Amino acid sequence: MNIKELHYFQRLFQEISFTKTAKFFHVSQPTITAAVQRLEKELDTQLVIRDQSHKNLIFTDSGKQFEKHVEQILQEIETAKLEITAIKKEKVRLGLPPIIGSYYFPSLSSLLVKHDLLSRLETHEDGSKLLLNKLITGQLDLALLGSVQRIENEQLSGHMLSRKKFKIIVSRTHPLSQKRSVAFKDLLSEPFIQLNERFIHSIAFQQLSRQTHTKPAIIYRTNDLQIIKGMVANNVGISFLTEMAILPQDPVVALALSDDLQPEFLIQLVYRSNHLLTSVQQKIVDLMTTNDF
Amino acid sequence: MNIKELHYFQRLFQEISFTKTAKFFHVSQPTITAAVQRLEKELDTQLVIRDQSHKNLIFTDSGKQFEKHVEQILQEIETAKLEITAIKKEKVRLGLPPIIGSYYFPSLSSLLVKHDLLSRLETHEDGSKLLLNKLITGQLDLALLGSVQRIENEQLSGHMLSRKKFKIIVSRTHPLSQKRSVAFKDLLSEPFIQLNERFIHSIAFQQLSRQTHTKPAIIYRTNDLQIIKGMVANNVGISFLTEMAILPQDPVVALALSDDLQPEFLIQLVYRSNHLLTSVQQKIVDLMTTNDF
DNA sequence: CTGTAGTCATAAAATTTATTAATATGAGGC
DNA sequence: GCCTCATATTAATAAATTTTATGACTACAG
Repeated sequence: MNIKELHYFQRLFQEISFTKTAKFFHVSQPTITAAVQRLEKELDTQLVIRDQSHKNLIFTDSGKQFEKHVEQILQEIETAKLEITAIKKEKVRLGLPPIIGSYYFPSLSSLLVKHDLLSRLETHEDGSKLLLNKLITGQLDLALLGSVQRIENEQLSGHMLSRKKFKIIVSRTHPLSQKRSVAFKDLLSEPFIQLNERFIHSIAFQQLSRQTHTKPAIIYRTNDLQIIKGMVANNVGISFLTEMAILPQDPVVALALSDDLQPEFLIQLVYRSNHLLTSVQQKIVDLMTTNDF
Repeated sequence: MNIKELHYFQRLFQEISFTKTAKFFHVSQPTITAAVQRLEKELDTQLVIRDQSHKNLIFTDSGKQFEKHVEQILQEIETAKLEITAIKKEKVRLGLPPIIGSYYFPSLSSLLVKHDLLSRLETHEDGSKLLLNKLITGQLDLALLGSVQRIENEQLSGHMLSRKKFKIIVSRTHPLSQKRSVAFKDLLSEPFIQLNERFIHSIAFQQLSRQTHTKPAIIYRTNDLQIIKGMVANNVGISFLTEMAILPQDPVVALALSDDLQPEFLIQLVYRSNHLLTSVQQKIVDLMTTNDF
């Protein structure tokens, strides 16, 4: 069994045509026939039923099942190649969602500079979902992920780096701005300006809504924090953000939530469980997990 | 890249010797040298540092990382072969832990007989942990698993079939036998006879202990239900079992637990997510999930 | 009904790739 | 300096893959 045969087979599964598969790989048609026959011989089973009153190939149960595995195997090879390329370049590919990139990573980066590691880093900003996918497919070595729940995935290992609170943001002239804290259920009649669904803020918000049986109106959604802060400052509405994303110079007031069970913004350092950390990667992981910032 | 090379490489990683690896596969030593060189050329990286003041081979970071992937790939191929063998034999390999095999499966099997499916089944009795492992490595197609928590695993799909209660078992002459139900914390001074750690009963028991801050003494552990029932009948102690495992003819009395939050014995039908169900397997799954017994 | 185009299988030849036997290199031990 | 052990190199050979040429079968148009 060799990888080329697996590629042929996978393509055949998609094309349902020996001829087209052969054309795709710029080889002759009997090459595909022979390759599939070799696979069938090695696995001692029929994978494809040919001709059947002509016009359509049919894959047997074995063939369909085998294709699933082939996909997995080729994916694994792809992952291996990507990782090796990164090792050769001596670059560590770190994934970051935008908020962590803007508000958490900077303090971390000064630490990295001190240890001459920042130059080794290649940061990739993306949404959390995509980052997870890229980790699993070997497109990233490490990722800093924000989530409401601890990441539990057989394929991934994680370290908890930090837990941030969610806060309610109001303008300086808003009646609530005089208070220190507020209960979520008291915000029922407030119009909210929120980060959109791609941010875990919306999950945390939903969770609070459910818990407190309170569903405040969300009058506007955006993925731009500056817009949210601007709208809040102008009393268009109030918002719900991680404390991390609020800077002292922002023209808004942050109130703590007084609810008992409140969601937290968890920042975790994550990598594939069967990713072997190179010495540089290990240094970065150590630095992140042993320091507090 | 072909599979043989990957086998050679994996063995080299274990043996740390080209010569020994060659002997293992009954090939000449240059065969291994050449195979590794081909891999290095294809991946365009050095995998092994040879000779280094002689005596020891060293694998580079790329080499170590690659070996992890090779392991995964070869595992996947093994899984594929096992599954295809099972498909050819037209047998469905169903895993069962002992209690489910003895007390749940029989009622299911009469249903299977009715649809002429029992003959297609090949049951494998084993502990839950081993069953999970066998599912993932393709040694089983389906498994009925008992657990306290829903199975959450990226690689597995599951259907909840049944939820059974845990009960307290006492002899017919025991003072408690007059009661209908009992709170766990009132059992503090009772000596328990328990199934051993391989059964989820011990997890459920621990959970109840923790919840109620009550730690009754366990005076004997065994994996044999008959022994437990016998000892309970003779007033050696009381026990904690799923209702499922208690038959009307057993010389014991089963009491419900009156606690609010009590663990349940969940019976789930589980299979690998990327396992394609054959038509027979699909029939069995449908039968199990649409009937109640 | 016949001719044509399309699909896949087979066989033999051509080509590429993998393996071997023989030998070289290089280090450590004596 | 010589022997041993481990891996690399090389040329020859064996094995595998691919190609070319061809045949069988079917669908479809005329």
